[in-house]
Amino acid sequence: MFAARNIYKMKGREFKDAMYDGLAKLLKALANPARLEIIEMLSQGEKSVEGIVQTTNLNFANASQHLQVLKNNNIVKARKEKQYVFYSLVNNEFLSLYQHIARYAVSEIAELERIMNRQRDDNKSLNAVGLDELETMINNENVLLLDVRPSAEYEFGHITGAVSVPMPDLLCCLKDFSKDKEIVAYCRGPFCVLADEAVKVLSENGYKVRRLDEGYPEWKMKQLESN
Amino acid sequence: MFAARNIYKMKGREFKDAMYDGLAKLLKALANPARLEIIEMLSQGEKSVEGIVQTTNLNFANASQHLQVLKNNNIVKARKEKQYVFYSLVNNEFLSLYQHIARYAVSEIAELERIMNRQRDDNKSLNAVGLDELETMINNENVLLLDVRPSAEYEFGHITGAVSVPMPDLLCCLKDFSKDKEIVAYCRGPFCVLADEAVKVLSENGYKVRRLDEGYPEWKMKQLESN
DNA sequence: CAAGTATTCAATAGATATATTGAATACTTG
DNA sequence: CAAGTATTCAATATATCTATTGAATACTTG
Repeated sequence: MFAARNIYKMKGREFKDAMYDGLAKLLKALANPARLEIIEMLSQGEKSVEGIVQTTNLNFANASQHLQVLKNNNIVKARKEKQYVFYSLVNNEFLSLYQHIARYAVSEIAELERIMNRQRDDNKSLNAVGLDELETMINNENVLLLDVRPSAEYEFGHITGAVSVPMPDLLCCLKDFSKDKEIVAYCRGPFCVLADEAVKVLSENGYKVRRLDEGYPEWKMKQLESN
Repeated sequence: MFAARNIYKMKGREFKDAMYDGLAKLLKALANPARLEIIEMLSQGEKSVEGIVQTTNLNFANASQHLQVLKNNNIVKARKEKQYVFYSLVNNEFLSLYQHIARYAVSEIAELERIMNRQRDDNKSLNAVGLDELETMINNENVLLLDVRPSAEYEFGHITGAVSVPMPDLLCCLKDFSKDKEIVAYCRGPFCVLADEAVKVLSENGYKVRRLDEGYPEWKMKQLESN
């Protein structure tokens, strides 16, 4: 047991064991698909347990348990307001680490690369826009930037200049966007399919549209780092 | 099962599940203390299974099994020469990710921070030198830099200007180092205790000595990034 | 090709992680 | 304070992970 190593003086082997045990404990907390999805959701802004349940496949008890694991490993923090408990990521250092892991996995694990390419292909969003390219397009003022996440997430933070058009709205009542400007749709991140769906619908309706490779959290961290 | 999702077209939920499963699979491969120690050893340069066994607590069968797990997850690669199998990390992108994880854990997990401080305190090496500070000291030419790892690791790569004094040598026959220059000892990284032991011995013998906060792999990555 | 060495395989028991279920708690509002 | 709602707890069966053991394989060298 980890805490049992808390004795006065440690020999070298005990020190190493304690450090590697602690590191492994953190990684174990991350090494679960449901918890990874929760992390991605919380990187959009704080959410109640119900908020997590609505945007994932999890039921209440299950979501709550996974959130406890994340909390016990200092990955998320909880805030109580009225009868609700709002969870959020502890800090941006963690978000930066999570994004590094995701970026590595997508670019270095062939299996994941292949799955991602097929997803993008099926949704006509293979030709995704990178964050750097987006910046250039914004500076040239020839882009209409759509945030297709739920409006609550948009309100927690969004890319400067983006317009909020949640997917249900986009599907029910296709607005008349200008066909002059190129449209770029973005959502929660590379694993989020909302932007893929938006690209599919819009391109089938004759718009010139691409998705952003990444999502709002990646844009946010990039802004922070360039300061 | 991960591979079973390999069907022609995926709905959004299936895509997300496949991506998070794949990400979790990678993290599970990392989430084990023995494998983390192996990774740290391999970040010093390639090693045979026997090399791993000698520098860890593992027996052959166990080390071999963990190495298979790492290989199946594209974390290490194997090269066969004569009767030996030499393992090494796949690439520097992975090493960079590993170091990010370790750095995060040490600075953001209170428990690990505490254990590390006690270790450094016990070995009189609390006042460690950072990589930036070391660079300044080297430029001012007022430092004797000791690499206290086994000489094989020194030969795979070492900090420019460092002298190889493996721990056994240092312990058996304390050389007459100049007492004018400050000594800085370094080893495999922040979880390695060799430099701590070196600091302890040397400072008890009247030398002005500190350890490097990090190790050779961290120095190497920093060099790569500044290009 | 026989002997020796390095590594891997296969089987297994014990430990740990996970989803599910139903109940308990805590808080708010009328 | 009663009723309703959000969240957590506790128990459990199943699945997965891990260390250990003894044997098998693969390669080299004499």
